[in-house]
Amino acid sequence: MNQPMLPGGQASQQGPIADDGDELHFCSTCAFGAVCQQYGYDKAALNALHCLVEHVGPFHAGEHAFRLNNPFNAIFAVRAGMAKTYLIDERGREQVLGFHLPGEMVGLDAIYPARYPCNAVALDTVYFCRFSFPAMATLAARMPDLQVQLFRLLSKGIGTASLLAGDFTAEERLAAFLVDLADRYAARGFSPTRYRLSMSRGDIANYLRLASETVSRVLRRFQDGGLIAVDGREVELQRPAELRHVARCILHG
Amino acid sequence: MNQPMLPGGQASQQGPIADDGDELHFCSTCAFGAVCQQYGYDKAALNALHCLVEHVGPFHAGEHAFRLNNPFNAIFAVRAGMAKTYLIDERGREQVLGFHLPGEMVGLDAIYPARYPCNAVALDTVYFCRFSFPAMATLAARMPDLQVQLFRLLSKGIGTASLLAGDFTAEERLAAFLVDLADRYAARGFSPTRYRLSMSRGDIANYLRLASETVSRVLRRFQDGGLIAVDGREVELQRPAELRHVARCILHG
DNA sequence: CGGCGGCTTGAAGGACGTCAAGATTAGTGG
DNA sequence: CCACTAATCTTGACGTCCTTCAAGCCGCCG
Repeated sequence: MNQPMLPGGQASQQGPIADDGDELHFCSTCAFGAVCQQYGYDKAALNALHCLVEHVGPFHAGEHAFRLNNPFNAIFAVRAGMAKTYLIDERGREQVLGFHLPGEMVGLDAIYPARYPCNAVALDTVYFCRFSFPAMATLAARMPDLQVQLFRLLSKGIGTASLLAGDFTAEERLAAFLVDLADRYAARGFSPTRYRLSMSRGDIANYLRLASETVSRVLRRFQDGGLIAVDGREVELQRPAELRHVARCILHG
Repeated sequence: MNQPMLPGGQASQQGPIADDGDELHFCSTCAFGAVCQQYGYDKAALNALHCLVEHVGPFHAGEHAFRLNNPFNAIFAVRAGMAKTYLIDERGREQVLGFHLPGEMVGLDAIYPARYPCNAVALDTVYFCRFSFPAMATLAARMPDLQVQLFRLLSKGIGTASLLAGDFTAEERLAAFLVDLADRYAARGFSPTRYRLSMSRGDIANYLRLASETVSRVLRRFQDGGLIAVDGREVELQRPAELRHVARCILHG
């Protein structure tokens, strides 16, 4: 599973890259791939779906895919790189809402208000698939399985707040964060024990509602305990089972 | 807006009651009412929709509408009373996920896993509308507006974790909690300044991830400050604007 | 009336945040 | 390739908010 380092310090920043789709196939990591592969839609249906999809990017670190209150018309799937969604509160302080890996959707929460309820920024070099939502909804009315897939995607998004929800200790939060990332990478076929944290400690801390100092301290404690190995932003889970045990009440109960 | 107390101590526990629908109308507070009223579906469509709906209840305080891992086949709308969703974590400790008022939907997060991801219990006497989801999805394929409404409902559920998400003080959390309840009651046509907390202090504390002692103390501080008046579980927001100001960074920034 | 659960109030302890300083890395231009 | 600067990260000391523990109070129901 250990992906060989890409040549050049720059390129290694890119992280895992999902394979691209073509005229007849979605990217293998894509949330919508299953709709076609599983139910055997014919070429016409495939083409109809592909007409909705537009590859956009690259977005370089710091560039935005969309911003708060931009009118909503498309949902995005991360094709490569890592994106961050966030808000700025009344006091001008950033609030990190989530990190988005290859194969994951962004913008589902924009459907109801018809505006993006947050900002989406690239943390490294990011490519998206852009799905026109109006077109997709129209198509869903004719493709029951696509509709089901959309319902599932949306429903899945509802339950996903657990990392922040509880009154958990810093260790539990960080353990859960690391294991959650590992699981999400694993689900997309990447190494579940070794990956790059594209976001800063500050972003992690902000997301977990901790101080960045606390993140540093806990990472050190984990490293001293032999649970993980940290080298800058590279992480290796050395005893994933124990880490998962620390996080068990978040991950969930 | 002050609803006269219903006769008898028991009945007053009931709280606001949404008006019932009939053959041709949904309950006025129902999330799906707008689909029909707004777009003028014909009688056949209305009948089709009404076939999906089943009135269930009463559930008395402590009775469950569904439990964790029950197979999913319906979403619920609260018709009257208040319901609570919760989980029991590894350590056997309860985790309150939310409180559900008349007109609000429960169970949307069960679509993806096809099982209810939590328990739903009545806090007082609760009546539900039960919508068969498979039938509803089928119908949605033929009724674009219903599909849109479902997408919106689901999307709306995604963003709704803010009360717990931030690193807020106990005062901010409780202020936000009170104002949020007021807004939700107001949206359904009930008094926005006077309502009953059907849940215990312990439930509130658990939901906000505080100790119940802290909830007591903050409520007292609010009362001493003249922001609210508390009498047991009855609450009156006396200076809603100031309360909203305390909660401004949650409600949202 | 008496018991029990929920609620309130007080005192002490702990986990995390804040403040501050130093170490490491990344980025830039010579 | 190296030097310089800025940003990020780490580590320590101290303060604070909330929890925990404990006791007393109130309302409800038998």
